[in-house]
Amino acid sequence: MELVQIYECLCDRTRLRLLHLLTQGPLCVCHFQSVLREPQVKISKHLAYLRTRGLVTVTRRGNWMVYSLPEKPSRELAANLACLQDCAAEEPAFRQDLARLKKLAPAVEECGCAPK
Amino acid sequence: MELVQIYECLCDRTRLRLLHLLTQGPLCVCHFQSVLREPQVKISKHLAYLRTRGLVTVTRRGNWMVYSLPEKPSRELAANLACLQDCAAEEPAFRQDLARLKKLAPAVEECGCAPK
DNA sequence: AGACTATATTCCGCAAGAGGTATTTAGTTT
DNA sequence: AAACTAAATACCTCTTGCGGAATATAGTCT
Repeated sequence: MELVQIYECLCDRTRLRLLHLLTQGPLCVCHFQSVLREPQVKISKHLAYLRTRGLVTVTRRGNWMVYSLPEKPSRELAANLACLQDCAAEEPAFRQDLARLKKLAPAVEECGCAPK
Repeated sequence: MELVQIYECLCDRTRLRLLHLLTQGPLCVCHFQSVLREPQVKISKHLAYLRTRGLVTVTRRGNWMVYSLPEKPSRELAANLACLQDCAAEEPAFRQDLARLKKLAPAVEECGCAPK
């Protein structure tokens, strides 16, 4: 994958938030919805964008689609995700997302999307 | 500056090349032209894009406009430039740019744009 | 002042992407 | 099978950005 394609994926706020959350572990669309508080279609489309470019992977679990970062990300992707995680720690919006994700943790476990 | 705005600047191949070269030190437009081998208008417009967003600074030296990275880049910018430099080392196109820049080094010194 | 040089800007057409509404798909439950 | 659910896709409109041709600007040199 070319470096510029990674940056194309990172240059939208919603996608940044999605990827940032994924650094914490796999998540399904419904959880992105609760954390980002954005409409389903918006989230789905950005996940599709990331998926077609190989930045995330999906597996279906019943009705739920569980998104993850690739098992073996390229060096470039890994470096940039680390950088994102580092920088996000300083921007309130990202920290808020993380906080919401933590509060959601129990629900994530119960959800049909969670591996048993 | 918001993180996403940095990525907006990084999501174009020409701008990536420009910024990558600037990590080596200040340069004027004519040098970008010789290294990138792209038309002047294209380079100027991308530099303007970066300038208006604060990723580069300019000073005029006679007829030449000398571009640099900011003296005190934000933490986010610094981190991403470091990451870019690291990743670029693996992509041939960027390495070629660096090679061309080195061959150009004498010309850079002689050029009217160089500080005396 | 006039010619020249390096660079910036304007204007154009075009393509990509973002967001929304409506609809579809795929799986589950009863 | 019918109803239901989570998520994806299609279609639309609007905006942004890219690239190129032509032109403008600002400084230098004679």
